[in-house]
Amino acid sequence: MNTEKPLTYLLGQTMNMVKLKLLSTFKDNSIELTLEHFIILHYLSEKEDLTQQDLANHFLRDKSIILRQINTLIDLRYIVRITDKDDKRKKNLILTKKGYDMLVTARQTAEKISAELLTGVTEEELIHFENVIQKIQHNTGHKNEGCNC
Amino acid sequence: MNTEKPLTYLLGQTMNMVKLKLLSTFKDNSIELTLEHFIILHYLSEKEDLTQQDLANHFLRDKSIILRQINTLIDLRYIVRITDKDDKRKKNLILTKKGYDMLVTARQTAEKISAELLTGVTEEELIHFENVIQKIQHNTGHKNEGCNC
DNA sequence: ACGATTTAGTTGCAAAAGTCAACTAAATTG
DNA sequence: CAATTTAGTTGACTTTTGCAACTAAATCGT
Repeated sequence: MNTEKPLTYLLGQTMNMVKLKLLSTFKDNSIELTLEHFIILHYLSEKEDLTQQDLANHFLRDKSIILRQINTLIDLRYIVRITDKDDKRKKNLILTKKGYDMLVTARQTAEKISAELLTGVTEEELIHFENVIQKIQHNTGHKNEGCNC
Repeated sequence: MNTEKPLTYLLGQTMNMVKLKLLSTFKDNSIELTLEHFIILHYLSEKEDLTQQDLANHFLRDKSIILRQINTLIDLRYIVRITDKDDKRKKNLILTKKGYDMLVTARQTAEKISAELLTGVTEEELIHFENVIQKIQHNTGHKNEGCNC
């Protein structure tokens, strides 16, 4: 299995272009979210009672980074942090209505951009693409928490 | 064309995992290169007489960021910066022997990791994958300088 | 020809992101 | 119940990034 360009080259370059595109569209639509904030909100909307440690594991980031990002999302009133009733060390992160509304708006924009960037890509190709992405993620050896299997 | 997860989510997450994997392997093999430095060296090895502005355009980064990255690569004696003989504003960036040797070593590691991360991916899937990546890059609207067409 | 504009590179400054170790409080282990 | 582990927090520090201003060289328009 050999690519003419390093995998990091392909992924990094593409990611960067997609990110720039999305952030500029966010700006055009007055959506004041960084990409990381958007992704955190998205993840929080999918799972209940996530803790900061959960996010740190999932996104492979230091927990102090997650903490500070959560802090700014709390300042924006997009989420709240409440102590877990069973384990008082843990803090559950809960999406607020305001946060959800912002997420919906941002997600609409993101989906529009996604669709735009995937024009010319057939359904079959997309399935292959996502399949490869998933295999790569699996091969990194980090346990996939999203599989629920 | 619709993904259940935002495109940025798929790409960003994967990129992050691949990056962590590659950087830790670099460290294990005493390769003192950031991902950006590796990618810049790789690009410089492919084209002659590139300027900093060329790199800034290609990687869609601010030219001051490129300048600083180039500065550290020069400090490491991996590249040299010489004034263009025709246009004294421009500086051509030239890979040194030392830089090339480092690139070869890093590239070997990167290829090993790429192969590892692509285990289980068929040749056909990989072709589809690269095809989709290319279409995405094309759809961002940034002119592709690599096409030479 | 020459003043105005553009381009490539550089610098400084401030904001953001990431690193790392230390610390508190709660839970778990043996 | 003492020792260890876990979740979260804080502080200090470095790196990275983004933006605007600036210099020098080239180009453009008349």
